[in-house]
Amino acid sequence: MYVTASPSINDDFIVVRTPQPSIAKQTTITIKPGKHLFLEDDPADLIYEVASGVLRLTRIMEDGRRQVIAFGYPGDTVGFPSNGHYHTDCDALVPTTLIVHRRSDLESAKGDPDLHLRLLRAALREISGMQDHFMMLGRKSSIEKLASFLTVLSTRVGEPLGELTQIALPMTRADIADFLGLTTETISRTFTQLRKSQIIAIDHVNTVIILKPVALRAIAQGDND
Amino acid sequence: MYVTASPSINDDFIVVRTPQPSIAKQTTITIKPGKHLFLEDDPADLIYEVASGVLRLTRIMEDGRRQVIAFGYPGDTVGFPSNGHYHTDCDALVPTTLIVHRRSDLESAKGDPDLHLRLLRAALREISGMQDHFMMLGRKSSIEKLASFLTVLSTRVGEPLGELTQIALPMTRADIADFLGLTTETISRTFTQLRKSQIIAIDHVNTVIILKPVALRAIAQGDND
DNA sequence: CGTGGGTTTGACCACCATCAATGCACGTGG
DNA sequence: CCACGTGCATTGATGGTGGTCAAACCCACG
Repeated sequence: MYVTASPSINDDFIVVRTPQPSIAKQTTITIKPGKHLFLEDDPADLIYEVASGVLRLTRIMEDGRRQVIAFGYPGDTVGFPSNGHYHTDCDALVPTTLIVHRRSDLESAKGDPDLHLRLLRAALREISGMQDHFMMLGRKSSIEKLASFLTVLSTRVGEPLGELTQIALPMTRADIADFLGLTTETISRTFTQLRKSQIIAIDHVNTVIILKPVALRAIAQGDND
Repeated sequence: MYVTASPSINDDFIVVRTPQPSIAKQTTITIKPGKHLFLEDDPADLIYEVASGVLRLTRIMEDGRRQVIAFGYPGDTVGFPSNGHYHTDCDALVPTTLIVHRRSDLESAKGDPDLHLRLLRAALREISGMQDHFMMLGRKSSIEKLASFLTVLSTRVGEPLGELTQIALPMTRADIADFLGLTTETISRTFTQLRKSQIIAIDHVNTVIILKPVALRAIAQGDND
């Protein structure tokens, strides 16, 4: 069953029109885990800003090989159109709340100029962020990839835990593997390796504590031994 | 020696102000092979549209590992800023002519709205194009990568040669390797493999003729044997 | 308890990297 | 015009990293 991306009332979306005191009213939707926000080649009329939760942007080849393009965390904007269409699938990993913008808010300067600029900046940030990802996919070893991944997550969404930093991982090992261009087995082995060398601790499967952030960062950049 | 990216008269750039009949005047520069247009972390005040020639966008790690982010062909736009800075190096592979735009042409809607929209669309196309590259880097075998690369080049810049299509490769094997996340040796071997299976012919080292476009496309998508 | 999805671990192997030698084209100077 | 040097490409031999296949494990569910 395909899910429409329109912010209409159905099983998958909860639509809320939040009246803003001064400015225009803002539309937000909430999407459940596993539900799709949009699919590749869907006509792209809406752009979404993550308010809370985590999204997963993916592309799939005919034979099933999958690449996770990005994880959408609060503050990220997803759904930038090209030729009027989305070019990835997008679904939620956890209950996720999104601020809905119209494509015209980005493409036309007629409306709210502040919003227009904000969306444009988000697009440019997107381009910039993808470049790091390129380096990771193309030129880093498995341990460098995972260390990079954890380092980025740590600064973006790490929660302080005493002196240390804790990271929640709402995605599966397979998701991380498809993000880094590896397999779940390699991800698992590499986690074990980092754990055994006391650089991280794995509390629950989905909760990592960074014990040696400096060492992790060093590995991420290739300062190996 | 670092090269300024400002369109001023020096050894590296030839500045031409082309008076446009009806609209505003357009500034173009010409840059020689090997010369840098900008470097990573340079303040980004200008955005460039390739009119002719080929650019190379790269990122380099401290230890020298390199990732070619993109090749800039005519019609491509390069130099999208993030936080006011470039985030790749950029140099020319062949003599290249560029149309110069100001960053404000993209970021502000005050000026020429057509130009503004055109640059915005270019940025969105950029995001879209990078997604294919992700799939290539993360999830494809060496032969699939090279076949994908040649297929894209074929449709973008292939020149008809009788019934067939010919592709000029202004970049070295090392450039292709760093674009695809492989080594020069693997690129060379894979070229040989494609040549021996009669899918391509290599006229000069830098000139490839596509003999079986369908087969090449099939390999690119993983329809192997 | 029992089932099942995700994770971990192990054994083995393939693909691609690495190291090294050779080939080839081109430019320069004798 | 040839000898040489240089940079890039090709080819070969070998090894390591990460993939594949398979089994065990661990919880969170019912």
